[in-house]
Amino acid sequence: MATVSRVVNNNPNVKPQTRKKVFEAIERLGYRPNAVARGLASKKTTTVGVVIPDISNSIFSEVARGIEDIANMYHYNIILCNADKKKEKEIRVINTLLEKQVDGLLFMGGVITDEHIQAFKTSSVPVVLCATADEQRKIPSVDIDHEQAAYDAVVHLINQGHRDIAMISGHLQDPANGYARYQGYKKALEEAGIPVRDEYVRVGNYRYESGLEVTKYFLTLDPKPSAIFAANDEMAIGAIHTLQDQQVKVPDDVSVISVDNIRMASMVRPQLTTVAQPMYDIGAVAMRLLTKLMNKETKDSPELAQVVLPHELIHRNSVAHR
Amino acid sequence: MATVSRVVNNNPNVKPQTRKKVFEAIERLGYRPNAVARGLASKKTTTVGVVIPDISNSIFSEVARGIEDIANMYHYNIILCNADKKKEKEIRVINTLLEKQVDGLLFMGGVITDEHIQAFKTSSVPVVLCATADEQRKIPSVDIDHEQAAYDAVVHLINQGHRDIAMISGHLQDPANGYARYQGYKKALEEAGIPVRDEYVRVGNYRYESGLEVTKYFLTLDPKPSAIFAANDEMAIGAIHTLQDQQVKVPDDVSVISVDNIRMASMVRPQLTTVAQPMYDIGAVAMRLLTKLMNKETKDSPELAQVVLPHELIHRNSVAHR
DNA sequence: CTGTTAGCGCATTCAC
DNA sequence: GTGAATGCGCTAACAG
Repeated sequence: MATVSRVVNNNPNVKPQTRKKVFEAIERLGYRPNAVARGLASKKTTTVGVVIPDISNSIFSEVARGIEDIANMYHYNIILCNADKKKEKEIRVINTLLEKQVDGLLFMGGVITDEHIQAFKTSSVPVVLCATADEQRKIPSVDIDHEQAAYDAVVHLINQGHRDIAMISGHLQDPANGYARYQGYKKALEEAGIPVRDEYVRVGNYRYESGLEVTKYFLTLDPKPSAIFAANDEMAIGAIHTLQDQQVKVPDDVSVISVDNIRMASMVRPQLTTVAQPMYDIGAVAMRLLTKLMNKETKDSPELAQVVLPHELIHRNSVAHR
Repeated sequence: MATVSRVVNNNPNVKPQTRKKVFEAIERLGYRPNAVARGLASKKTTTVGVVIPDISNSIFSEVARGIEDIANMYHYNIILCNADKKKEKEIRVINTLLEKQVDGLLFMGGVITDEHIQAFKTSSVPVVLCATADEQRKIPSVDIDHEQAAYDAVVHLINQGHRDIAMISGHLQDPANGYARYQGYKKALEEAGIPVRDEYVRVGNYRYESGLEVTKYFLTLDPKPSAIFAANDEMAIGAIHTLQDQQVKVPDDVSVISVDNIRMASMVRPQLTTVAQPMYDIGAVAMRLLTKLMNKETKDSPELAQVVLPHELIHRNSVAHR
């Protein structure tokens, strides 16, 4: 019995001949190792938990794919839980995941509250935040610099001669996609000496439809903005369509730019100029970091396990010189 | 100890007062039940395995969300594995999933070979196919009628007066999205007495780019097709863009129709007329069916557990009367 | 209603 | 290099 355990686990202390016999028996009997029993005995399940806002959202499903690919590479499986950025649900799934004895946790969500931190603390396994970070930067995370990304987008607009720049923002309570991107917008304007006007900023819910709506409102303004910065691509595409539906030419009359670079960004006409966020890489790098943490390979303090991936402005056809 | 087990499992045979004391102790000690040990003892893990071609593909991530929502409702978790429709990988993950003692298996993939059937047979837990079916219809499945969906799309084109109808197909080895949809196309033409012309059928790989390419080829034909039926939305959107880029008006000059109804279908101009496939529902219904199978609630023979969900033609703006 | 007992299928000592 | 014993943390009889 112990010998079987050894061959199944590739322990070298087995005579090749014995090993062969065991494999034959395994084959003949159709024996399949029981990973649950193994998990109980070894205290390792080779599975990691993934908390995600919504797997049907292309942004997150990209991250998930990055996670799964690397997990697979290191022979981990993932348990996937949608939590819709709802605090209650997030805390709940963190706990079930921990009960299932996952070897590590990857967390994507909305605001990271003290309750979250508390839940992570009761965990004996490492946690990595994906595409978010806690305010105190105490928990390992991998993300982009959202403020800088937004800043870069708006500066591009300014460099093209735009001054009347409206923003379709996310909720300001949302740290990464909401607040940080708004801050980047504000900073870019201020540095250029352009006053930020309240009527030029409206919050949407990241969906196409809200881009549609907010842009209708912008069109009632006087002066109309000559450029729109959307907090994400979906709303930007909504903006483009409202504009086109009202015979406003993009980018000739109004320019549109955003952040994300979802697949769809290059599948609309005009193709969307946007700041690309490397979603797949965020997932992949986060999972890789987690494997290191699980193996205690890294002696880095958590403060050092804050990786910020580069973003990149993708020039396409939705921005024109004014 | 047994009493603790009882309260944790909500067994009614516990005096309320004792129950309360146990809960207090749990709270005080920060006790967290170990689901792995529980799984070993009870032979149930309350987790199901999901093998999926590619979670970053919006079609499948929709299904996944349907699965997870219902799973969650019945207190199951899901282990997600991408298998890219590769047979080797599919067989491999089925086996790891089974090793992990999942209580059931949801399978989405490409062709179902005898090896697949064999792998399912060695499983002691129920299996449900999602958005595919085996040829012999021996395994429980939930899907739409792909041939009929394609047929309906093409008939709509014919009813609008089109006769020169080209098709951007999928691989004919792919049973559901490829072969069946091509059969539907053929059947519709034949019933209308329209010869099917080889040069009007080209296979793509379901991606936007291949819709782009194939359509360029169609435009070199004489006579040019007056309508294009694409096996999926992404290729249809590619078709629209090639058409527009070459100054061919959609739908005035050429109509475009397809199958799927991804989110993007209503986010392009003109909005895409397409046969909607209820992806979320397919996932949800499949998971629900699986719960029944896992509880042996259903005395149905496997032959009866073949659910075919309705599809629906969504009229938007990419098809015009000829 | 509660406590005792015996596994669940493995990994991991420890002997040999 | 191999086999025998112990226990991982829990559920499921069983007895009281």
